[in-house]
Amino acid sequence: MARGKVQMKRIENLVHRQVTFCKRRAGLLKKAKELSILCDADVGVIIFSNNGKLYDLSTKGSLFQPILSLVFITFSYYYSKLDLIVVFVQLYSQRSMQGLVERYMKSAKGAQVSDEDANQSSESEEEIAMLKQEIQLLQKGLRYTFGGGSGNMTVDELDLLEKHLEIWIHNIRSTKIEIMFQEIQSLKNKEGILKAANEYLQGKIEEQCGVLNIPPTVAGCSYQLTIPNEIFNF
Amino acid sequence: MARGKVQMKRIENLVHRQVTFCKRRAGLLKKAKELSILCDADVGVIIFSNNGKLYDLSTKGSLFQPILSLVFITFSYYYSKLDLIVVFVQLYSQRSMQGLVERYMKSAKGAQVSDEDANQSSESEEEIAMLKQEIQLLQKGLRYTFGGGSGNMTVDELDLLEKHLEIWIHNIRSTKIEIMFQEIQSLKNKEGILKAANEYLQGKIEEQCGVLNIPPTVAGCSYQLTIPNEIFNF
DNA sequence: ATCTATTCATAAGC
DNA sequence: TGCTTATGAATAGAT
Repeated sequence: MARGKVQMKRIENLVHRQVTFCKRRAGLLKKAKELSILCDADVGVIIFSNNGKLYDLSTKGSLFQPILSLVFITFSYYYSKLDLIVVFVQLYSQRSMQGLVERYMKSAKGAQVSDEDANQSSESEEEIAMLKQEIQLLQKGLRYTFGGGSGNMTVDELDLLEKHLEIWIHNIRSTKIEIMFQEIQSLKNKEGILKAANEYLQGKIEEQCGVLNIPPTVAGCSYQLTIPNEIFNF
Repeated sequence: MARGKVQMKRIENLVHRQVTFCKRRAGLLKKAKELSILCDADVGVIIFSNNGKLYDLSTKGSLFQPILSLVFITFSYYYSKLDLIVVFVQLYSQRSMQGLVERYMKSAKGAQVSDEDANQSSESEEEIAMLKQEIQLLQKGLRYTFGGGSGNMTVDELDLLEKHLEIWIHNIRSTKIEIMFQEIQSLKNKEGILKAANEYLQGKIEEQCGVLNIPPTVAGCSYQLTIPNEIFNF
């Protein structure tokens, strides 16, 4: 610019580069603000210096504003009085830059919900459909919302997270199924025991009838007492 | 600038404003690119025009790149063979602007996990603690990740979403509990029926014994057959 | 940080 | 929108 044209390439001299960075950074932010004011536009600028320092501008307001709050999901898996599993998922949304970025995300529609449908086939289709609808809303919410948290994750960490979650889910499911299985098994045991008792008692009756040559008074009384309303009819 | 200084306020004349917007927008993006190149910085610029059109620049690469994909969570709540509830939550992440914004979010640490602890008191503390750990990881993931989806939500929509999710969760829980309740109730019915049958049969036996003046052969046989291992002892 | 010679950006007009 | 041009702004290089 002044005193000689500038080559459009990285300035190798560190001091020059730093000085230029300061000047041009200020200039860029000023221009951004001017554009925003003059043309009534919403502008966001994010700058990371060579050594990682952040500089930014958002015409939506200054950053570091209080959290607006957002979505609060509570998953509760309650079974009997045996166990309680509570999961909180809190998603935060902030104003200003976040708002702008959210808006950006909306405009820059790139991702679609991929069709991961060919999974479960023999299940209650209606329930699934209903849930999918709900899920789309949830997805929408998740996509829209993200918190300005202290997250510090790499892609590898996310891979780990994925596996972690799968294990977690599996554990929850296993625990739940196990508990239910146990209770049901216990009831079935009771059933078996009572059936055995019935059998035994019936045997006793027949035995007595046989000994005394009395025709069975309980004719047609099967000991397979699985049909509820017949129990009081024999 | 040229031909007269410019007042730093919104240009009221629509045509003027639009023209200025075009010119200054181009200028700003050019400056951003120059800053990025000259000073080896990462720069992102997001501009929304007065009428909502998006213009952007990210020195991380061009936008609309293929989705990287990141976290895939599958919640499966399987109960017996009666019902299957499957929930997919897919979170996508994109490169470039997203990457920059993610980095921004990391730098601009503002939100913390608020302490929503004073909630459940009498529950399995250990389980809860373990889950909280997991949840923090999940939160981290959610905070970090957001998709460039076709979401189109306002804050009001988010409020709605919140309520919707609560209802949804409630429905899932209710359905699950109802199903389990039904199965258990059914087994308990069976138990009651068999008990009644036992009672009836015992009555018959005693009746026969009374008629024939035979002392009961089944001494001490209570018809309360709830203690499994005693069934084969009488 | 400040100065200043230059180049750049752009307002106005077409 | 695109081109032109006069002029104000931005800034490279030096201090």
